Order: sequence, then structure tokens, then C-alpha cells
Amino acid sequence: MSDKPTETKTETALSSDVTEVRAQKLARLRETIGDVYPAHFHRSHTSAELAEKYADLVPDTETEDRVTVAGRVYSARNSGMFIDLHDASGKIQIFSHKDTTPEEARALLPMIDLGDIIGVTGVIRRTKRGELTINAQEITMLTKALLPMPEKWHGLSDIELRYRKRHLDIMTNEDSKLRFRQRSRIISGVRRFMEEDGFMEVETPMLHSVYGGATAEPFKTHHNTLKLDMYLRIAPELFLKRTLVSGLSDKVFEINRNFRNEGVSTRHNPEFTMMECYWAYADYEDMMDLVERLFASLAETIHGSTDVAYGEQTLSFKGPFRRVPMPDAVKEATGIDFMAIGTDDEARAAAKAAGFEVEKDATWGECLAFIFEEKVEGTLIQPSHVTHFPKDISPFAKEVPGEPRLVERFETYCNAWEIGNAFSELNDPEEQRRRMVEQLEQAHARGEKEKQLDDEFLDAIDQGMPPAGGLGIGIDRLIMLLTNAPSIRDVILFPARRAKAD
RNA sequence: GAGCGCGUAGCUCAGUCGGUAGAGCAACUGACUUUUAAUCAGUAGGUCCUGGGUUCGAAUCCCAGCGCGCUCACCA
Repeated sequence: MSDKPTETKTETALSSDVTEVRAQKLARLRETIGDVYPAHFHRSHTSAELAEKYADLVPDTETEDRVTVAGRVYSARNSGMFIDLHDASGKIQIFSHKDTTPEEARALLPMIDLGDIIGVTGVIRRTKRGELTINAQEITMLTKALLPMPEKWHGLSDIELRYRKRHLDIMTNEDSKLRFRQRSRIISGVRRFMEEDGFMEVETPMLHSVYGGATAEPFKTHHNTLKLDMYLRIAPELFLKRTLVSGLSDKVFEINRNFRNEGVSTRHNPEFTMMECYWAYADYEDMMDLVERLFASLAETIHGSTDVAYGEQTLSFKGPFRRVPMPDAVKEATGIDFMAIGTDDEARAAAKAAGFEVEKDATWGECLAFIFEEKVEGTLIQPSHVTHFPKDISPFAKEVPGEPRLVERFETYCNAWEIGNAFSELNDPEEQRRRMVEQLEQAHARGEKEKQLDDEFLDAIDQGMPPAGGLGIGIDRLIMLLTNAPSIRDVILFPARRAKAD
């Protein structure tokens, strides 16, 4: 934002009794036990391993099995006699009673606060009420927490705090923890699917000296030694095609961040994760099959079914998805038959007559796309492929044979959001150059004077790129759908926020 | 960027008509000791987002700013 010096002031809680008390306890602990933040601790089991191992242990049964666990203290009852210890795998109860726990271990209890991380060695039993419990014999302070935990029953519910202090959100909100675990499984599921399908993962630059492959506002930065203005990439597309030209692999993909300097919303974060792939000797229909197989596989991975609940809807990711050409969809929704319209003038007139306010110089294709966005997009709830896009808004796609105004492109829609975009990639060097020059002129006319022609890309296409299908999937939105998340910020660990002025 | 809404204790939330702030959890002191949102008694904790204004008096009404949310625009 502004260029005032950024004070790296951490958001310490306001000084309160709570934090002062903890600081005092820390000081006292340092005096009595020495190292309050030891470097390592060996545990014998996680809580989940114990839950599994002792699943058949009946209530009110003791064992002689000595185990060691570690985790964060989430709650304490009966003056610390009962502690709920949480680790990443689950939780287990710790019991410290004068009959079973040595005095020196119990002496530590008053110094333990909710939120502290401790290690416990003791004997496994199951209580009368059925709770798997460790009768503590040794207790080790592993990390003293100086800040209190959020309220135990409601957790952290303030949305701003959940995004700004994600560690507390995940610490206390089970649904948030589950969602980020699912995110991880989805990302690895995409990677596994693509590799099993024969795609090779590659990494292309995120710093571009010429930005392209999409229409969007880039972030600008500068390389000091090279004395070079650079841009955070808005898309990896052109580098991936150059990789395809190289022959490194006939099937390449990349999962990584794109950056767009545009508005934020429940479906837009300035940096977002995209999976793009290019498949030599395939076309856009092959890419449709790929999308359907990928989505079904991910839904199965997460939900064990291709039916996925999102809000009030049940989305079916069982292929094949509905496939509808854009002109047909618009005709169905509005009665306007763009294929029967010959010129840009007639297209604008038809749009106007139907009550759409299109730009004065809008082309036939822009009118078609505009009406599609206005009338059709919002109705595409179940996964659908919209095919046959107008050429004038698709600079990288091949013409539909016999239909020079349309290209072999589709976008996959779900819940009215675009989540996939794919084409039969244009590889005719002369046509490619013509269309990119045209796009550049239009961009300059709009005042985007920094936009440049990517000569290195065009040079690579001159070398000969095999015919190929290309596809981009917005991974964050896909994760939203698969995890029933209402906002993109719910699936991004640390979403972009304004600097907190405090 | 625009419109609407929200901002009160560490956390979750009340706060009526404008009369100077409350509860639960967390914390502290103590009691109790096989609990599991443990229980009981007591104590402490506030820049009511910030700054102006109206008023005898503002958490409350008005204006501006900051932050957040939602919708729209740009975009994916």
C-alpha cells in the first residue's frame, strides 16, 4: 500500500493479566526446571496410533503398557487431574492422581496452562466412562505458550481473526482443519492423477519480463542486478508451450501460483493455484475427457463418490458432463441465433434489441460472449463444458473446421463458476503472430501500454509446436466445490489481507 | 473501485428510549477430586475500532477515517 516503513510489529495481544501471568510462570519454570523449550522429545505413539492399538480395550481396564505422547493441552479438569492432550492425529486424556503419579510430575501441573505443549509418559488404561487415558508418570514441559487459547466451546469464530490468525482457526475449528487436510489431498490427488496419466511435472518461471497467456493486470516488480522490470506471472501458458516445443515430454503439467493484480472477492485471491497441462497430438475433446476423469477421481478421493454436496446443491462429477456450444446455449436462453447473424453491426443490434448493453465497438464474438455471461453462466450449476467459443476472444485456440468465427475451445463450469479452460492449441505460427499482434493492438488501445509482444514465444512456435490440447484448472475453486467452502479464503491458508494498521 | 452491513474484556456474545458497561469461557485465590463444556465460592480484567460533532450527558445519534464481511465491477 503506502511506502511508509513497515514496522515488523507482531500482533501481540494487549497486555493483560493473562499474558503477564504466563510470562511469570515461564520465568518460574526456567528457574525450577531449566529448559522450557527443549530441542527434541521422543514419543512412542501418536494419539491416533494409541486409539487404534487399544480400540478393543474395554472400559475400566488397566494395562501395564508404558507409552510416551506429546501434544498441546486443550482442556484441564479437576485442577489439572484430567488433561485433554491434542496432537495432529487426535487427542488422548492424561490422568495425574496422587495414587498413580509421582509427586515431582504433579508439581508441574500448576505451571501448565491451556495451550502449552507437553510430553507425557505413563501407563495406558481405559476409564469407566470409556475414555482412553494415560496415567502419567512423567510430565515434560516442551513449549510454554504465552498467549491464551481461544474460547474452548465456540472456538475462534470472528472471520477476520480466522483469516489473520489461521493457526488459531485450525487449532480450534475442526472443519477448518479438515478442509486444509482435504486441500492437501486434492493437490496430491491432481499430481498423482496427472503422473499416472503420463504427464510430466515441470516448473516454469513465475517472474516474467513479458507477461502473457491471459488477459489480466499483472503485479510489477524489479530485478536490481539485471536492471529489469519484471512481472509476477499471470499464466504459465506460453512457457509450457515452449516446453512442449522442446520435446522434453509430449505431456507436461504444472501446479503453481498465478498472480493477478485485480479485485478480491469470495472467488478471487491475488495469488491463486492453477494446474495447467499440455498434451501433444490431443485436441480439446481429449481435454474434456481428461477434465471429467480428473474431477471424478478427485471427488472419489475426497468423498468416495462422484456426488458432492455444495451448499444446497448436490453436484455430480460423474462424466460425461453436459457439452453445449456457446451459440446453442445463448440461443436456448434468449432465442438469439448468433450463427444466423453475419456482421458485428447486426450482432450489436440483436443484443440491443434483446436489452443488452454491449460496447459500441463490440464484435460479433464479444456480443455472443457477453450475452452468454449475462444469461447462461449463472445457470450452469452441474459440471458442464461450454464449447465453440468465438475466435475474437480466444487468441490461442484453433478454428473449428468450417466455422471460421468459432474455435475449438471449452470452459468447464460448475456452480456457475468457471473452473476450467481448454483449447485445441493454435500452432500455426503465422496465424498465432497475427492474433497476438491484434490482441496487443487492442490492449494498447485500451491503454495497457506495458503489454508487449512475446517474441521468444513466437520464435518457439516458429520452430514448430506439435498439435496439442491445453487445459487450465483453477485449483482453489475446485477445492471450494469439493470441500463445501463458501469463500476462496476458506481454502487458502493465508489469504491476502490489508496490512493491519494498529 | 461502488453499495449495504458489522466492529463492546484474551475468546464467544448481551447491552432496551441517549443516563457513563454485563454474562459465559479463559485467568487469579480457594474448595472438591475418576472428570470429559467437571462443579462450587470469591477476585481481577474495558481506548465500547479511531478521530471529530450533536447533547447537561454518547457503546448508543450524526460525519469522516481504518479494518472486516456480503453484493456488484475488473477477473479466474
